[in-house]
Amino acid sequence: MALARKWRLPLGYDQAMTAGLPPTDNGRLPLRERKKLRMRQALIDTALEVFTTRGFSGVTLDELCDAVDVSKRTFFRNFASKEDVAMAPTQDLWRAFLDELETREPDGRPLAEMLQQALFAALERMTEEGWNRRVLLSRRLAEKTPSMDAHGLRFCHETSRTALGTLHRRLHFPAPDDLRPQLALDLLVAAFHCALDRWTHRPDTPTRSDLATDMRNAFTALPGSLTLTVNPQAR
Amino acid sequence: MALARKWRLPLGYDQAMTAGLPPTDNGRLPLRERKKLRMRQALIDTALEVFTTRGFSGVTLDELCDAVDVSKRTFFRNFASKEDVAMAPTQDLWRAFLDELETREPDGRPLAEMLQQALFAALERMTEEGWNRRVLLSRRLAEKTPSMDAHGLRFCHETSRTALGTLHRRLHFPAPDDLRPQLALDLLVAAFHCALDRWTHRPDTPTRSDLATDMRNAFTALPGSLTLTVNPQAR
DNA sequence: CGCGCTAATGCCACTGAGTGGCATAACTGT
DNA sequence: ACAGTTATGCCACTCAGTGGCATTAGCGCG
Repeated sequence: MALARKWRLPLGYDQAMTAGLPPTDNGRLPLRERKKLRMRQALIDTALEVFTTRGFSGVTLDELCDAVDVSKRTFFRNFASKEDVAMAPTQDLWRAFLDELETREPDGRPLAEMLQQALFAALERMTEEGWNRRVLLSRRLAEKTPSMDAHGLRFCHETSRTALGTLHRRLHFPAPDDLRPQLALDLLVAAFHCALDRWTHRPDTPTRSDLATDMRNAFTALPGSLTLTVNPQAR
Repeated sequence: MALARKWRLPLGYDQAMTAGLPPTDNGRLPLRERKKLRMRQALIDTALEVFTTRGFSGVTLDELCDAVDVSKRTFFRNFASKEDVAMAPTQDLWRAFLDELETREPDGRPLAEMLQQALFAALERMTEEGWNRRVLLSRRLAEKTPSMDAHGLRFCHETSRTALGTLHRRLHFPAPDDLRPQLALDLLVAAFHCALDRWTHRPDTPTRSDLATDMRNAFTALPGSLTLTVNPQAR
């Protein structure tokens, strides 16, 4: 068998990839599950690596699958699309965010602030070795790859809709058709993307706390974006 | 030849589809151009019709092309993808918006307001017969079709980046890396999508001025989305 | 320790989107 | 009417994504 080199791949795959979902000690998961996680992580890491060097469209799925010794059929049981595998790191963050929303209690402060803190908390959870590196590769890739960007945007949009459902379920707003909660979520997403953009263009390999900084900056810039004026004679 | 029924299709195709781009009197365009526009419009209309009745994935491109008597090769010279043809109506609006941005002068009022007015002006330009019906079909379709939604989101994102470039070129902001202009654009897009959502779910066939109303509502809800608070004992 | 049970995997064939190349037809201006 | 340009049609091809079915591998139980 080719089992010898099957798992000899860039990073360590024994850590969790479940991000912040069930905070289970996956070291004690059934063997079958751990294998699945290893394979999933292997696919993600090799995808990021090979897409980065040869371009997203420069690599066929067959090639990727060959590199990880997985059948294409199995690939599609783990990822929805070719784009999906390369967007996994960011998706982990948003899943953690949704999870945070489930447990947080309102404290009388603005909803927008609560959402921002949930996102910070989600970021804190991304403790896997090399998570920031993966996100970085993923984002830099997405910038050059329209279809990846599109899938990423849709995922965020979908997530914000799910989050909206959670908000309505947990804290009952007086008016069920109030636009503001939805807008608050969209603003959060917009600011986050802004921050992510900046972070992605930092030199070298920025850290997770760099991202937190960029997020803080974007969040504080948010109110000013509605009031910013340009004086007519500026031209 | 099948030329007899070639253009016998749902709507009138002699009107412009150039939305708000060059405000040319396309009644006096060269014959070749008018034919192209007719074909383009025929593809859009039949696509919307047939996607609506049989579902986006229930229709192959070959079928669509057959219905309009166009080769698949030609289809792809006019549209970037299968999704693209069904998203054309909304794209016209954003192109008109970009065009508005090119000519508008700052008047000392907030940038966000200026952007909103540019979008209103763009909406005013969408005077084609049945534009609202097309947007409606397009949006209702996008709701059920993830890939369409994704392409739509990406197009908006791309447009807002282009707009950002225009802003920086025409009105020189003091700080070139100020996040606020970018955020202002993203908020505009978010509010617009919010409005479009509401509009799409109105009963019957809402009008263009209904959309303007929904947009106004979304824009005015924008500031409140940052300050909205939930009281802790609301649960 | 071995033996079914279940669920994931691999394999194969197939659909359909999207592309490149090249010959042909259709409009253009003179 | 004629030459020049430009879009179109056709053909063959790649590759993402899917369904069905046989095979394998981890799991639990005696």
